[in-house]
Amino acid sequence: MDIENVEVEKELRVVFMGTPKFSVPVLSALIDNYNVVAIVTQPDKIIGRGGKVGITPIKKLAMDNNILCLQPKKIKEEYEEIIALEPDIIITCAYGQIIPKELLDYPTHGCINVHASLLPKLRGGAPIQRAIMNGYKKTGITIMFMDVKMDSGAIIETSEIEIGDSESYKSLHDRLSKLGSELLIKVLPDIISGNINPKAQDESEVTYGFNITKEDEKLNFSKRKIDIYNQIRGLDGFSGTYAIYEGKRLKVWESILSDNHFSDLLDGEITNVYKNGIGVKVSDGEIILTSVQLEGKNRMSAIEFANGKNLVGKVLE
RNA sequence: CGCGGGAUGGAGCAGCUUGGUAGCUCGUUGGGCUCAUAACCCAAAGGUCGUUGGUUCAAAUCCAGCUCCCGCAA
Repeated sequence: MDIENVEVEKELRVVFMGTPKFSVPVLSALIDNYNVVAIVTQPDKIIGRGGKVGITPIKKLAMDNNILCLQPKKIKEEYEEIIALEPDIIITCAYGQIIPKELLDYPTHGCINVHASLLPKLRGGAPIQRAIMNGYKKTGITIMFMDVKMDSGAIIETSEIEIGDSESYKSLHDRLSKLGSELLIKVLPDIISGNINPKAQDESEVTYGFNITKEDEKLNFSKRKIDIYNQIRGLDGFSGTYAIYEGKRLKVWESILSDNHFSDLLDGEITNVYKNGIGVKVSDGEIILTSVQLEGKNRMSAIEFANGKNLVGKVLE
């Protein structure tokens, strides 16, 4: 790109919309390269114990850079302020609300979204977790135009990434977050100059990756070990998974697969305390829990948890 | 003032109700056994019991304040 183009991009009025940690590298890259006039993020809400108010990671970054923060409760009804900022382009990344058509239509260069999956696969709020939980071998980033339906707009650019066999949410999240910011910065000049060829999504290929619910966090030891394993690593670094131990919630953060088989035990029964963790019988064999956390306690290795307890034969629900 | 659990050698815990000798499972160190071992046996080191004050002849234990950690809910 030549000097003139750089100047044009510096003048462009960019509004960024995002909320969680995932979108922080994206905003950070935008601040470094463009004129971000405001950010839009979810309202502050009560978070943590004792009713303290928390601010979103995006708001924190914006305040550190003295950028205007808007936090509409319902953007569907409160978008006028954003239009008043006269944005030339709006970039969103994990904002958390559906943007109304009136706002989508305003910016000259459109509304661009950074999504953490290879659309049309895994539309929705938890594509990273769902990719691992579904046992996918690859996922990626999609840069796309936004449409009124969630994650349904035309695709501008994608970038694939391999998912490691034992990779957890935390690791994949960080890699995708970085990839998303890089890909966006790479394609933005073309978007602004109109040098792109967006392709509509194939509706017959659509799948969804909806937000994680309580039910998604609960372990079910009558499932196959590979599904349980994927569930655990898919939520490690996010909400975590849990089982019930003696009436208390036992979070399970990490596990490894085992080749052992047991025919005479109940699903969820503890088979053994090994050097690397606690063995639990599942429908098609055994899974070894390696990192757990009991209600009210810190996260600890399964070995530490087993210390002083006679766990073999106890059943996890 | 959202609900609740917790702080005891390096780690994880018991002991507290009914005050009076610091306990368990590990780890560490040394020794033994063994072809060998992350297994087994023996021994040792290591703790102002979160902090401040109160009650008491005596407090890990009872009472009050403070600090920090965590689960749930949102």
